Amino acid sequence: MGVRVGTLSHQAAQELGRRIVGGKYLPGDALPSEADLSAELEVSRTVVREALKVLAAKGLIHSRPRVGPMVQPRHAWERLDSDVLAWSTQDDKQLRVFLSQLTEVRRIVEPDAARLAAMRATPDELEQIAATFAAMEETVTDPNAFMTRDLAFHEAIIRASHNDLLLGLLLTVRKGLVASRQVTTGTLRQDTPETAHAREIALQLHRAVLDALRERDGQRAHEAMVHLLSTVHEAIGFMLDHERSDATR
Amino acid sequence: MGVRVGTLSHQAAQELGRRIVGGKYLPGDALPSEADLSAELEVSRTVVREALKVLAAKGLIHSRPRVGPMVQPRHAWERLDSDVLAWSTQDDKQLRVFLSQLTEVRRIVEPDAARLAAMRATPDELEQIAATFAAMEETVTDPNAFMTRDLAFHEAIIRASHNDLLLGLLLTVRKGLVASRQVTTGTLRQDTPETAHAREIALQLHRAVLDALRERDGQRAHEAMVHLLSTVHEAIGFMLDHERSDATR
DNA sequence: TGACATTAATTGTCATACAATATTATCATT
DNA sequence: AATGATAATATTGTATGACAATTAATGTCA
Repeated sequence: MGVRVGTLSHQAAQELGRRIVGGKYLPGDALPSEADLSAELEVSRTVVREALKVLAAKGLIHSRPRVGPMVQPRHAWERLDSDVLAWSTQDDKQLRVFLSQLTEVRRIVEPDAARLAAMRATPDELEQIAATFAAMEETVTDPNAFMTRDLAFHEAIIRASHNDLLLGLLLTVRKGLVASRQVTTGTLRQDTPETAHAREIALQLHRAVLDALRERDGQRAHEAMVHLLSTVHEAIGFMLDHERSDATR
Repeated sequence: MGVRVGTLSHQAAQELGRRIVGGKYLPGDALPSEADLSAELEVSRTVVREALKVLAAKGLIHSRPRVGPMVQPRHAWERLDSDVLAWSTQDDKQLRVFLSQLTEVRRIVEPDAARLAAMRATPDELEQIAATFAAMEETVTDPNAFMTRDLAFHEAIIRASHNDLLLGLLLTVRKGLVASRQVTTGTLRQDTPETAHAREIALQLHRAVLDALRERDGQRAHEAMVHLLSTVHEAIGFMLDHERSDATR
């Protein structure tokens, strides 16, 4: 166990949040009372209450007098909250399922986002996108930096689609990702000749998207993005077992 | 002003949350100290702290000793949190922009979700979808009930797509919607011969989706859903001015 | 049996005190 | 005068104790 950091109420919220999302307390169950939790976690009731308030804010629990803190049904959870997302991808298997579903969503959303961006991007935003692409070109030798700027490129496009919901989806998912990364820290991928080559390819595909956007050609931007995502999907060598994620009812 | 309900800390969180999202405190600003808020809102510091904890949980603020509670930059906000979503759609204009963007997202996401559902739905889930369709048929005369079951139909399909991210997106957005509804209460639409007819049409279009799913024809399910959403989009007579939502930087 | 009052467990709120933390001001040193 | 250490100070973080408000469970009476 690593050294715990942050305030006590933060630690308590993390601990209890993980327990709930991890299934140690099931929906419909009552958590121990504030007094009992206070005893168990060896913190004051004040701290326990503030932790529970955080969990309630994320829809995980609801406290009522006399009955105590109850785990809410899953449909009440703020599933896209970055903490909930991170707690949902604690072990390796869950994380891989999440990543798999994430790429699926990206392949659904981003091509259309690119189409919208082609129609709606302001000159300023176009320049922004071009700038992030230039940044990618510069760091083609550094895998980590490249990944970061890759993400920035896609974010800039979604931003230019002028749809806050899409943007929100990206931002939350990204936050959940880095949060779960911090758990799985061990940098994931190492650089090989193949991955280096893959980045060169990726660069060309990104350029195609950028060019289409510049010419305000929505259809071509859409196609280029489809192409890009499919290629990246394969190129990364997504060795997921593609196991079915049993639906959460 | 309606009669305020719920616990004091809940009320305080709502009040402060609305202030922040509404722009009364800007990102980078410091809120009044806990002591000052306690005085202003006329509640104990305990209550203020628990309210602030809720806002911190949603990424709106961050408190540090000696400096106080600071409004976080917007990219740190949990924009898809149902409360944040509701606070973001307080006035009519914001709500209409949100609804417009929501239909846009639906038209992007749901056709592909239908395609996935055609491939992945379990027999049980197919039955579920059929059941919600039957429920729609029964309540074709009641606008409100129809709308509810319409939503259930789409939710069942997304569920059957076996992608938790898509499901999460739908669920959060729906929660935000009902939450903002409670503000804008005044049932939105009234029944006219036209809208009644529109429901008949909608029924047929839904049936087409269902049939395609039953035959596991992903392509047709996709097309049927596109058709459905476009028609609904027009039929509802979406009289939005289609005003540009200025990008939130 | 069923309506109604009582009890008891638990959360909700308040007040107070002090510890921990981080900013700001002060002061000594060069 | 610039710099770095040090102290003062404002604010949040935590603990404790008390009581009010809420509500599930229980018991009582018609």
